[in-house]
Amino acid sequence: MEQTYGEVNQLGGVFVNGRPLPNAIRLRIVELAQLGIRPCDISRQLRVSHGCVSKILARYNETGSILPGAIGGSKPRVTTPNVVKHIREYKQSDPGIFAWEIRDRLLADGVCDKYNVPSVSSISRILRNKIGTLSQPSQYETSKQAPPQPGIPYNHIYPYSYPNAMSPTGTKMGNPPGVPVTGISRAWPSAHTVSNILGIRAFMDPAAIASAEGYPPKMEDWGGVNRGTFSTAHGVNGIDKSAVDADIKYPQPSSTLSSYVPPCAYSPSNQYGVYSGPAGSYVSPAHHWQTQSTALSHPSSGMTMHAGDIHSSMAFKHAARDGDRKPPSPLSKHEALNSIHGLSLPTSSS
DNA sequence: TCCGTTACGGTTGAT
DNA sequence: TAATCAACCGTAACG
Repeated sequence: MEQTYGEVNQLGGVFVNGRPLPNAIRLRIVELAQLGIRPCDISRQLRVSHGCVSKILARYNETGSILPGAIGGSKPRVTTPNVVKHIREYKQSDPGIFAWEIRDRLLADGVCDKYNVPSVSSISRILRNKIGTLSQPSQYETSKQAPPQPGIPYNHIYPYSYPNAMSPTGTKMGNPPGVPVTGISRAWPSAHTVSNILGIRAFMDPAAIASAEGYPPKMEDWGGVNRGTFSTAHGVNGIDKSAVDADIKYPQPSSTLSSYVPPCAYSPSNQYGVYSGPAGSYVSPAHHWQTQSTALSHPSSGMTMHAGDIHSSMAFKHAARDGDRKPPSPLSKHEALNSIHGLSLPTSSS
């Protein structure tokens, strides 16, 4: 199988179509922005399209997360066993009931809420496929255990269930803008608050996340961080496959990014966008970015990021533009980022 | 020149 | 097991 990894955009940067940018680059975009670098400069510097920079920054501003959303998967099912059971009951008590009436009753009875009530067509399908034939107990009741509670929120079903408590930054947690949070936790997969992501727990104890949060590690998240815990550059997951394949992924052309996204960053095991090795490993030791790298170490993780890999490029031009630049983002976020990372962002804008 | 928005072609993962 | 679907992605182009 031919291995082709990445395309080159107009700026000369390498990207993998359909896949998120590496977290390190996303992080860098946010950090540069917080240092007051203009998006257009960030775009040029990192060789990422400005639309992408804009999107990432917008997402960050909105959610506090630098991470991409959860890719793939399906919406949680709304036709839970409990819902089916209720539909059956409605139908049995009133064989002439219409699907839309059932839908209304599901809402009225609190079996569902407006976010997870099945569509009329779904109800019709249920009536046809699961109930039409009868009055015998459905497969659900007999074969499945612990049916969800009435009015169950999505995240009870959705594998990425994510307690609100995990949103220390007050992020939206996936609630669509403008959609009121009506008591239910409609948490879409978003482990993406900066504190969670960059941090704090996931960094050190994926097991804790998995067990306590019911949040299975996903490649979309800081898989490399979690899994590898920045322990080794190549032996991620004990598989050296990364070392085998990775060198083809995201090959940055010779440029300032060439070392920033080294081959090993994209091991098959952790997919694109996730850095498997020590944070510092995504910067070539010899790379000029890694200049005076003050180590950016994450507290208690033992993880060390080289400030240089994140910040040395700052020197590129912002010093000269301090005057006419938009004011940096609120300090609070900057501070948050710092504290989250355990990073000390060099404020040396000189 | 900058930047927000969006069409597009792509990947991913649950069903 | 393969197909389908709906989520997401980043780029490129437009205004």
